[in-house]
Amino acid sequence: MTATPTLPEMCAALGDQTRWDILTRLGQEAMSASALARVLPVSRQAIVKHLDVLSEAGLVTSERRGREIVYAALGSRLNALAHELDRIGNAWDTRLRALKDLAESADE
Amino acid sequence: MTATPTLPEMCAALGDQTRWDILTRLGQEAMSASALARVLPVSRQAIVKHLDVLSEAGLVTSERRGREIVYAALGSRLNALAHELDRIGNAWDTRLRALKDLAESADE
DNA sequence: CTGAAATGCAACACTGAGGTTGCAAGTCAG
DNA sequence: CTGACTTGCAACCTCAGTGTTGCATTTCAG
Repeated sequence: MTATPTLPEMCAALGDQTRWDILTRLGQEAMSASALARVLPVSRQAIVKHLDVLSEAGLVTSERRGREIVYAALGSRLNALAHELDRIGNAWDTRLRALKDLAESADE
Repeated sequence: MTATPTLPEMCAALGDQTRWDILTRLGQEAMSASALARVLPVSRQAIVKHLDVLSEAGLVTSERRGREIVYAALGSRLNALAHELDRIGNAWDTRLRALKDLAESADE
């Protein structure tokens, strides 16, 4: 846990196709880095790095299970992000509407 | 318009601090690339590139206004993204719950 | 104990994203 | 018309992200 990841950090973590491939798998079933490497067309080391990024962003949890470490996608963080983005989106549109109204009343 | 931007593309567009700086400004008031360059600590060219990315992602609209091009943040795309992320997040947690239930019934 | 399988660590290569500078080309104001 | 301002285009630089390979280390299975 390195404090709360910032909004750009969260988005950056989700801004990579390979990481979505990983997340999609982990969303279906929890599995280890080695297991993911067997299924995806990248090396285990690459997967580990991606998992680190996803972990930093709080998008996956890890749990040691015997000799392997099993990862699972964590939906709650994604939901929290979604909520925040939604709020921001609404704020923008509100501003836009307000400006548009102002422009109309100022025109002619 | 290059078809609908993919989910990783959208997130990647939002995965940069400078672009959020730009979006925040454009969410408050519409302005040109030159105007943004005056306010933000990066060159106009850098801003233009970012605006291109944001435009590709459908996060900003542009409108020629005399000799300048005025950009504005577009909330609807952000709301759409938020909705999609929310759906995915829920799906993950549902899976997790199902797996956990299964594990519990299988244990001891 | 021994071997197979998993993680951990490190060095390295390559591409592209983000940024800069410089100059040409439109376009409005007076 | 002229000057000031804005956009458009292009070359260039730098570094972090993505990926690789190789080897050491831990850990379970039999």
